[in-house]
Amino acid sequence: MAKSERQPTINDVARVAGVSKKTVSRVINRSPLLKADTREKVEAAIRELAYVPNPQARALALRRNFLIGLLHDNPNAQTVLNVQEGVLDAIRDTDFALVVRPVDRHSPRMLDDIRDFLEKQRLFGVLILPPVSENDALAALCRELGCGYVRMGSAQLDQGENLVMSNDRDAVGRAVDYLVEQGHQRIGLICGPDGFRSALERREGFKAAMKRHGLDVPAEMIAEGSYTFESGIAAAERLLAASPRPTAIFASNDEMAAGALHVARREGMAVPDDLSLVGFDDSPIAAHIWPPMTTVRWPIRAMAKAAAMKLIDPLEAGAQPSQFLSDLVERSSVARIEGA
Amino acid sequence: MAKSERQPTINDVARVAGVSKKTVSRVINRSPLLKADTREKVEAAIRELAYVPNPQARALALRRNFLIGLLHDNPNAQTVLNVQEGVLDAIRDTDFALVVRPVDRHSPRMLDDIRDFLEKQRLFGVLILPPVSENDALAALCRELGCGYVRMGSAQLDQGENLVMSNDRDAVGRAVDYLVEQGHQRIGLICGPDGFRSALERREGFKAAMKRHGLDVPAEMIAEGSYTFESGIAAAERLLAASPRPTAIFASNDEMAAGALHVARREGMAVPDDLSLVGFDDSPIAAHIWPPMTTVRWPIRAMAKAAAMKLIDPLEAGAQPSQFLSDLVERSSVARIEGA
DNA sequence: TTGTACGCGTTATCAC
DNA sequence: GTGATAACGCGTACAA
Repeated sequence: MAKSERQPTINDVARVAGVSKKTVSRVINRSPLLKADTREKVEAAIRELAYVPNPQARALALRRNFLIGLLHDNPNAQTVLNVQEGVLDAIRDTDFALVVRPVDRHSPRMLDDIRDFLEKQRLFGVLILPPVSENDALAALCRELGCGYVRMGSAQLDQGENLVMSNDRDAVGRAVDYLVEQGHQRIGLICGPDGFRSALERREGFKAAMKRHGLDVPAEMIAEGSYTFESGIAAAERLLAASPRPTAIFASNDEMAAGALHVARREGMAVPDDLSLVGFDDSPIAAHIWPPMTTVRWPIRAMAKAAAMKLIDPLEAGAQPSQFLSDLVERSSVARIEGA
Repeated sequence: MAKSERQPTINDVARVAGVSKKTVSRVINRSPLLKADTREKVEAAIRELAYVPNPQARALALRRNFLIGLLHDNPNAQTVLNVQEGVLDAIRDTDFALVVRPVDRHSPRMLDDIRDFLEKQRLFGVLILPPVSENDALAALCRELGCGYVRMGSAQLDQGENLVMSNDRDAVGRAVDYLVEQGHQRIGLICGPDGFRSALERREGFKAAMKRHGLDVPAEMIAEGSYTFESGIAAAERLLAASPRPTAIFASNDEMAAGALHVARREGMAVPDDLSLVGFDDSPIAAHIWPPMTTVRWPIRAMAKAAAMKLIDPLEAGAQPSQFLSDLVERSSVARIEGA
């Protein structure tokens, strides 16, 4: 009776089923070498007692737990949440759980903090989001601590088993192609901050595509932001102060594109008639502002799912794609213009 | 030498320090009855070996782990992320970690899924966000499983130790006061979906405030949405089809307010000159659309922090406030109008 | 004030 | 195929 207070253990199951606890353990872990009727007996006992294995004890015995960590420095709320959903997609119906760990990439103690965290929690593995995923010292730390890791990024940051990447360079190229098809030639770029690999990839993708079309990218047609709405405002102000003005602006993320829209409106310019705009990310804001914004959609959730599956089952890693393609979602922030 | 492969254990520390492992355990757990030099000796050994206690073993011995869970079914990414930050604020420098668990409140299996999850992970406790926090059966489940819980909500859903609440009724009342001060009398309401406690609270707060001002709320001045941008569009269309039109609309969240803005623009109405708008949540979209939107700011991060602290240290719960006040953040979506 | 012996619930080893 | 028995690393009676 006293037993009814606590959760049933493997011993209780063994007793009820009339077998040893090792046999119960075998049933739980799906050992193939078991007689069918033994297995059924045990499973009946498990059901009867509503037995659930204790993950702490498992973790202790196996010397690894079933927690996968998400290391991120909030690139943007929707992205982080999409990643969480993707990871959940991967670990649904497994024993894994997701633990989140925001970090501060500007803190000098970041690596030490993460070291503490990893040593303490002894995670099964971690998923690292950009921009922290671009930190090679962090990847080295994971290796040193024997903690599995997968980095998400916009370029070839690591070897395949530790990486899931998008091809931002290519995606931006296609956005530029689209703008050019619509007749734009003087196109401004609001790029992301120096030090972000994604910013670099998107900027280079932009330049390469422009060059491919034989178009010029003078210095005053590039302004740097920091991926925030406010920085998008400042960058757009610089771009729109140029003469002649750009007829279109590509912003390296939607927040900054929204900032540019803000400025255009304030300056009395109509979007898209006086100024076309393309963003990047397809975050909710892109669809919810006016006019709805054309942007590049990044398959972040699928990427996160693939990354988590690589972590959980590295042997199947080959089956998981390492590169994901983005696509352009056309809305209403781009207008066709007649050649200058 | 073989030892150098594995993490040092409490036994290693004891050996190096020349004490028993119980003494080391006492040092770790800050037992007060220890001689100072013993403590120092042990601490030196800990540093020397870079010893970190194994949380799995602790969890097993203590029969509870150091994981706190976040249960949510939230359409708003920023809210969820703010909550995560708040929880992190609370558990910083503790051994706790945060595990997230999105749920689907429309799934008939939701409770079973959560039961599996809680039985499996044996969390220290869970934090439950609205709207799932309004599910009493879920709270009962937590009690049944002996899992600590704190619900976040907009009303008195539970007893103090299991609840952190905002006062939405009051907050909406103050938003209405503000609108009335600006001369508005015909004010429309876009309320949230039936079944959400927050929707109810905000709707009742609206009605009560209007009544207090002696203002009428005819049926055509209330439209229901589902907290999404698109539903805000549909609701605003209904409101704006009435005659006379409202001069102001209060929407129960920012997404729907953004939808209303969308409709106004499409109908050729200027905001705020032809139509004033007030939202709720102060999500990023409120500040990033044009015009920047006046809205009610909900101190979600502080609430989440308080909730997590209640979970971690219920004894100190009395010190943690259970009710948080929202405030109005004035931006540019409300204009003063002359009396009709 | 400190140490010994054992329990926590699981998996692994190796016999049978 | 199955079962004793020993890990896994830490906390706690209870003894010293």
